[in-house]
Amino acid sequence: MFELLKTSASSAARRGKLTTAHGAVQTPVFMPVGTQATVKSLTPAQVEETGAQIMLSNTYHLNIRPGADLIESFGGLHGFMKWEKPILTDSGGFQVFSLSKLRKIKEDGIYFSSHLDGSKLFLSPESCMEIQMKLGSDICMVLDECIPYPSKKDFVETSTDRTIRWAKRCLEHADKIGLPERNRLSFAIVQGSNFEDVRARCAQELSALNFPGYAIGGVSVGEPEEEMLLQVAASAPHLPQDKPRYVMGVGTPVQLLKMIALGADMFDCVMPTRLARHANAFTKDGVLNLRNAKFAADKAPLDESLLNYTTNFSRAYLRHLVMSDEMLGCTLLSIHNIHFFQDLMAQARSHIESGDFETWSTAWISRYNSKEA
RNA sequence: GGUGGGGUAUCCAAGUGGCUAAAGGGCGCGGACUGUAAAUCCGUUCGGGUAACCGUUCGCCGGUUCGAAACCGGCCCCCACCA
Repeated sequence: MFELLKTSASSAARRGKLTTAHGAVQTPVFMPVGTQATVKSLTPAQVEETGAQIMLSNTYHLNIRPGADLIESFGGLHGFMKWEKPILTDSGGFQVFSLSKLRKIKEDGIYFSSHLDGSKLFLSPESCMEIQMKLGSDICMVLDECIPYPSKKDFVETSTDRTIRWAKRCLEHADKIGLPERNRLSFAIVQGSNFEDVRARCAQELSALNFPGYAIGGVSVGEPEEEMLLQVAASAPHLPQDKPRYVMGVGTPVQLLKMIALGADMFDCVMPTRLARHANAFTKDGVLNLRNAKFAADKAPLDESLLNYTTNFSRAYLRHLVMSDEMLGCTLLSIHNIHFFQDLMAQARSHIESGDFETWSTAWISRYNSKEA
């Protein structure tokens, strides 16, 4: 269930609390991504230390390997990976986009050939919910079709209608297999590409189905940032005020703040962890590429105002780890980057509560964009 | 001392007469990354110039040739085996 604690007066920003079977999540929230039942390079304890309240995992990948039945036999993902906080699982709808050459879509579902060995995997709205139940997911995403940008409008309409039909089937099947009784939440996903009218209609039709939560999908698929924000703005107002809104797969720190102002509550993105493995560190003054020679003898920590385990180390040492391809570099930078996102969300929550979110956010963005650390 | 192999740019390495400032890698330098087929991918890497182009390179010295990293002679060095 979702509780709206405070709504901003000068924007659509909201402060809320989402309760799941594994505890409460304070929103706005950023969820680190652990596709393969691991936030890459981090132990669950390290993920927790960053302030993460909930993490993401993936139906398609885990069903292919090691398999949903196996994970279920370990007590679901929580027991398998030893993470006791909430878990949200993506449905595999994003793999429609990212593995587009390896799948076929039909009305009954998605036919994948495994990217690992070519073996067949059929994901229907129903099987998708069953797999997520076996995974023990606290928040199960409906099976959707994440389409590329740009797409032609008639295709977008056709695809979005199918996504809506599938959402309905997911919800019915969730009821049938008993997800709600176990306090497992199902979220529907708004599609519609870059067509505001399709977005609005999709959001309205899904809202009528009374899901426990809603997501805005099909963004960050290569469109310009302005378009992304426009589509979030075109979707969010048509979703129920008293349900959480999750923008899938985003974003940069600035995008998160702008989307919070548009009424978004939840986000996930591989950006902090992927950029960490690629030697980039987030700071209040922008992103640092630690491979740059200018950090070779830099004694400063990444961000002196952000205190976490990584703060103990100099930029020079972190650069050395990165240049030497040492695993610890991935770990330390991942700790830092996720903590940076968590800290940003904590500040956002606090400023929504105190009523000055918009002015704080504007100043924060301006500093982030203006300088180079 | 003998026999065989070898010395190519910052490193490894291809190249045996012109299409070679010289393939490929690596290192370095820079960039990208958004519900993770990603500890990945892309660019760049002799000096000068925006460029056309100019200058200097393939152990060293000399020679053959219109033309050489490549052919010939001498020298220096490295490796393996044999004495």
